[in-house]
Amino acid sequence: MLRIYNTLTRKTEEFQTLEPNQVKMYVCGVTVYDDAHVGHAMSALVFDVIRRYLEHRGYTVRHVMNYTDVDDKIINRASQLGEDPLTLSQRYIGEYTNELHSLNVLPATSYPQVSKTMPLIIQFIQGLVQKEAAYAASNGDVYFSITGDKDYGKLSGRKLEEMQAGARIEVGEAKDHPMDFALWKAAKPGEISWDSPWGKGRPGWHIECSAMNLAELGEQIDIHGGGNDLIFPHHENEIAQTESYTGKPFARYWIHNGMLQLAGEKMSKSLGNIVSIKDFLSKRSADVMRMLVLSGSYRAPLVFSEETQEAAEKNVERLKSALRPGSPSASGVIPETAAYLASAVDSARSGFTEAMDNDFNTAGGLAVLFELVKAINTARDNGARNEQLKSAQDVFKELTGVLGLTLAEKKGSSEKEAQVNALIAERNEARRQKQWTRSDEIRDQLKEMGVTIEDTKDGTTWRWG
RNA sequence: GGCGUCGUGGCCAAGUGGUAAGGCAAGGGUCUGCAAAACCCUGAUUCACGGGUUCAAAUCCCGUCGACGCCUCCA
Repeated sequence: MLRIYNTLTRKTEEFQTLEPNQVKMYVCGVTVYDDAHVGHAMSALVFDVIRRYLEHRGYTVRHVMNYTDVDDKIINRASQLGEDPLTLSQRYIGEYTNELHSLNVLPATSYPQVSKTMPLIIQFIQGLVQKEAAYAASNGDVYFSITGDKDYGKLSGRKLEEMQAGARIEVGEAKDHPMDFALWKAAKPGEISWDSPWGKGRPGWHIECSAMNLAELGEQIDIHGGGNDLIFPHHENEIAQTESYTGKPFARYWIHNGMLQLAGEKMSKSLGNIVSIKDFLSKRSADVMRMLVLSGSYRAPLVFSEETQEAAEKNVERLKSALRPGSPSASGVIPETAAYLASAVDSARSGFTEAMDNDFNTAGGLAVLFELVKAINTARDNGARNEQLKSAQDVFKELTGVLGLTLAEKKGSSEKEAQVNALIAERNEARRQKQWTRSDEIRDQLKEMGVTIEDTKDGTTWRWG
């Protein structure tokens, strides 16, 4: 039985879908105006693992991830660069798409964009105005009226009277209540805009997700996700809009990932402490990024430091060790060892599911997999042949695959590989003649090339890294 | 100030009532010409601190201290 922590109820609840075996999941994507950073990667990876696990559990998942391609920051950036805002955002969408692919994130079912949802957004706002949940102000903006929404604040646990928003009203705004938020913003001169019943303008930030949700998944969905910095005001406002519009409960489960932290602080563009996905992937593998995320609870802050990255890299190497083949000269294992391995496989399978069923406890699932690594390696050390390892390795690959790990070996060019093989041949000749100094020289040379070698009784093996 | 999450060995981290998973790092050992890898062994009498409930608490309750997030754009 899968249980999920629901931000809305602050409880871990049994997961029940609206329709049998179908999951409708909407995850807030990014605002595309700059390079995405590893914090964005964390969020994408968290929901990728959730999606993979749901599919592993037999659900069909419709996974929608939106792009915010119309927004103040995009407009500012574009005007700085003298570029069309939608051209700019489209370029970053292309880059982010590639980065997600590099991170082995499964493609979503669809990727709606604000700029392509305009008629529905306007229709949505009109509906809210008709229901008197929203009002057009004198300045051409349209605001959502918070006071008419009796359960406003239920997601973030806030009460209207506790929110000190009075000081935040900017000059020029024409709100009835300080906490009212914009559904439609009147265009400033020269700004990109769309025609609407309230004049030229563009949508506010929150309405887009309500509208795209409705367009892609319907009035009610199973899972709505995003970073926990979106709980208020973004998701709170989404609930307010959608439920006012449809009159039905919106999302059954609200799932929020914790923030990635650099030196004890949240990584964010406004703080300027950014490590971009691009930078990360130029130094370390996608598996390492994923391992960092899998190592802890998705809801907790993620410590992103040299030390944790190094440990994650070692963890990935350790997992890979389970996939190494048995020795060609292996004699085979005794029945007791074979039975031990078989039971290790069984407990890995059940332990993995048990951990993951508990609110996607990936750290617990990983611990189970490390136990399986040990069992496989022990069997190999005790003389298991490839066919004796295979079924255990197959299960191991299946489960690491559910977490989205590739465990792929690094690759070099074929000419480099030829060079490496030549050096190893030379070294083995030196070793045969017990010329240890020469042989160690060659090993050092290979190390500098990024090659690690291992001498076994069946010969010398090597790998990049 | 308000709302929320959290504080577990050197580091990361699971466990949320039944007597502390796992990984990294460290030390010792097996193997090896030496390494590397793998394997074996060693480590929290204790879970921020102080009270309380219970036969039993890292886990529940109260208080204190501390960290982080949100309350303004944010994954």
